[in-house]
Amino acid sequence: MNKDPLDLDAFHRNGFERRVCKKCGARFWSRRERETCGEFPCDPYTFMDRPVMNRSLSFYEMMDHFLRFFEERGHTVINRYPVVARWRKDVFLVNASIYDFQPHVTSGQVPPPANPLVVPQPCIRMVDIDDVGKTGRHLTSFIMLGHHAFNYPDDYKYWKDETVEYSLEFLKSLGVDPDLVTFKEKPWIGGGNGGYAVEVIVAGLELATLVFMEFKEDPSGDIEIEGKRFVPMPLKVVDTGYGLERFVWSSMALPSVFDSIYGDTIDLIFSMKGIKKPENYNEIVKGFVSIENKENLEDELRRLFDRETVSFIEILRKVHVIADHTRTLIFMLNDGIVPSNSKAGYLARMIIRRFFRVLEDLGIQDRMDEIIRFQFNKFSRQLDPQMLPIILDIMKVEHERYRETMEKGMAIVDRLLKERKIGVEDLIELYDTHGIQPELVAERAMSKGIEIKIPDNFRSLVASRHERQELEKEENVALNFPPTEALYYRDPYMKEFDANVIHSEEGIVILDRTCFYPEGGGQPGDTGYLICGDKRIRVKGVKKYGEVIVHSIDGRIDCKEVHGIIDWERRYSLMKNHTATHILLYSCRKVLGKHVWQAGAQKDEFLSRLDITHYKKISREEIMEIEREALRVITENVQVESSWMDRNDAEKIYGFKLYEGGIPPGKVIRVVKIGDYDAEGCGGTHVARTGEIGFIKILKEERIQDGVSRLVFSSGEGALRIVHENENILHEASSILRVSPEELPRASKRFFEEWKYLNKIKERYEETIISLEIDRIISRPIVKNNVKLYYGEMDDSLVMKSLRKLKEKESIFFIYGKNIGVIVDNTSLRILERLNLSGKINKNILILENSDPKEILKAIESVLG
RNA sequence: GGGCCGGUAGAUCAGUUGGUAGAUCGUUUGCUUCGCAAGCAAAAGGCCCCGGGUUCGAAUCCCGGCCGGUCCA
Repeated sequence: MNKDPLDLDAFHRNGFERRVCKKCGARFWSRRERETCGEFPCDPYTFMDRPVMNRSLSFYEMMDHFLRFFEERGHTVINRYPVVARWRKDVFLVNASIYDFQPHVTSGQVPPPANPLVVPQPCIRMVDIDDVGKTGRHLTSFIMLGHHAFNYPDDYKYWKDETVEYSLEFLKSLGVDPDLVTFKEKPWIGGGNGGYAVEVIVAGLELATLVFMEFKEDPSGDIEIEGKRFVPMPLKVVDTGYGLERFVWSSMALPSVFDSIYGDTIDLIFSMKGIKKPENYNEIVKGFVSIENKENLEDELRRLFDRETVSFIEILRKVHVIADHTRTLIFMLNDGIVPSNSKAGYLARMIIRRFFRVLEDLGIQDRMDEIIRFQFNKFSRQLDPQMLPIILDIMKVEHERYRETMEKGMAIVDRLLKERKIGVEDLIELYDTHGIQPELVAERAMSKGIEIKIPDNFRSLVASRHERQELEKEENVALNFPPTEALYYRDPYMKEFDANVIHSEEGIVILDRTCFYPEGGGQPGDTGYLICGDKRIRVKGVKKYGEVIVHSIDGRIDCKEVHGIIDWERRYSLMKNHTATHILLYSCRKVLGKHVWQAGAQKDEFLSRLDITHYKKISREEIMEIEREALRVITENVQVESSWMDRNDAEKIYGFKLYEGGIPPGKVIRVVKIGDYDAEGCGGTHVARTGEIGFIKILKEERIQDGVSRLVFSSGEGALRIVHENENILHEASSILRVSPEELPRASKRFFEEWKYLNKIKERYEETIISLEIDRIISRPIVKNNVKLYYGEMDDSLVMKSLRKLKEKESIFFIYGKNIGVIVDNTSLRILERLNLSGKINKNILILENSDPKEILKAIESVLG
């Protein structure tokens, strides 16, 4: 193993020498003698004053220049991937261009779509969200230009030296003097892999990172990086990331990255606000950018600039946030993220809400559509024009929701302010439960002259309220048996088969081939029988471990050969429901929009369910429209084709819709195609033609999360069963009311109204009865020592209600029913306390349970003397 | 996926040792006024989300479900 992995010929050839940074201690390479590594903050930004490039390229010019540069050097340009990483389970968003190829390609399982390749990949980094607007260079979304080479033992492309040479050559193509370049060394770890990296730094700014991925994490390995242990990987990956925005920035030599990417967006927002850029705009921004790492940024601003300038900078920072956040949310929504209270959808909502707040701060809420349209058009080359109206609609819905949350929250704040002081606990409660930022609470309080302190550790206080959770580990059992031949793929209509027994034990049997479908892709495993001689053995379930299919059975099989029979009716319904799921998903996308993605699905013999992403409640009309569209596909009786395809080819043809149902591993994937309507990667069994399904009926729609709706449906006979059950409900209800089903709405309304009316009458009669009863009781008092004692029996239900009528002064009432009694003491004699009876005392009332009225009466009389 | 909060009149919400369902706004009517704004007086308007349990008795306590909000990963 090379002991000095970054002591490269490429550096020496080009006159670079290794040095150590006096400030940060990092090792770096440079041509000129220097003491610091060149990166901000060890060195200042200088490219704004003295351009380091002799060409000024705009966003797309730079992107094309990069892509062409590498294309000319044997790289294939590939399309960008979505910003939402549907092909990965471990992350929500694409953070870097290499994410496109993790884990399938980097693990060596699947070949890359091209090799070497170059890709302009939009990336989203939510971790930088707090710095956007504070500095001149942080963004939540950016384009990472990556050229990647995948070196297999038998197919070598290029490695570290060439990568460094490319980097220098590319910089030269932009007119960068190699004397200004430093390469800073860095260990690199990510996604279970490791290696070494160099940062490419010019004039203070890190423009690119060249990563050499060559190790795999392994506790028994003898390579140590940052405290973790690694072993070498057969596959060595060149993973580079050139920050497009930073290249544009330094090529244009403008004061901030925002000016070089969002100059026109900034102008647009300024014009909305009627603001003119100050003459010394560049100077101001340069100054503002240069203090970004200062601890007390606000004080520093005030020290450097006059008041007018400071308030201009305050606005500019907000404009930066708008420019940045809109691009991020447009890419997120364009790629099919639906705002939600969970998962990637929550990240979208977070950024959307921050955007709304800043819009409100600037007082341009009503210009939201205009800004989004502008930004969408600006970046439309990597966007889908069909998504713009959907994005605008989603934003409208989200804005309405945001407004409601704020209104409700503020009402709570106002109520609290009236009642008492708002403490830290209240702030946490308001934020965690009602979504109100503490800053907003403080502002509101301030407007009423109350000061509220927000603790510095507010975020961590909120975090401490949430328990951490352990991620479930997937079990990956590899069985040491030859792969089972899957007959259900050869012919999904095969009902019986002969096979040899490979392995047998109590409750389990493995065959050399089977047409029992193993549980997977939301389709349950088949059931049926295995015939062994004259014995019929029940197959209860089937699972797949790797390539081995395992039948779980009742008892044990001793034969060498078996004949298998699957429960065909059950399997056939499952097939119909499975194909129906695909058709339904297509119909939903057609009716609701292209933002609809499958969020989960489960088939069953009768009722199946499909979870889809959608940003509002699906209306009755839409449900019916979805059913109609599905019926159209069924009536057309189109062919359902299943085929095994090369993963890269399939992705090229069908895009990431392939991964609706999950992420299949492997180089080839099975694609199920329904005419020209739908194509998905799917391992399930399907009918041959859509007509076999009969029809699809949606039983109900429920929102399982914000942004995710579940459709419960059935197909074929199951669908008919739903219709029958609905009819039965209707008939049962109408026969109870003795009307025809058509009359049911009217009749039930009448009954309900009448029931309410009768209840009111009943209450009035109760009042009357109570009055009469009390009159009766009052007519025969027992008088002792000038105190009147009234007593009498009533119905249990009236005893408590009679209380309010018992107001006669200087008297005692004892009213009792079968189970309950009550003594009311309207005297000042405190008789209740002297009675020594068990029961509940409330003011002058004693409530008794299960007592003997005669005993109680005696007791009262004795107290009265 | 997990945590927290909520569901009571048309709207916004009160409602504790479980025992008479309330306020404000809105609505309707009457009075005042040339009329309006407003004021005064009165009235109408409640399966207290649904189901089960505990209890003589549940808006209230317990369990389950449905619906909504919010935060976190």
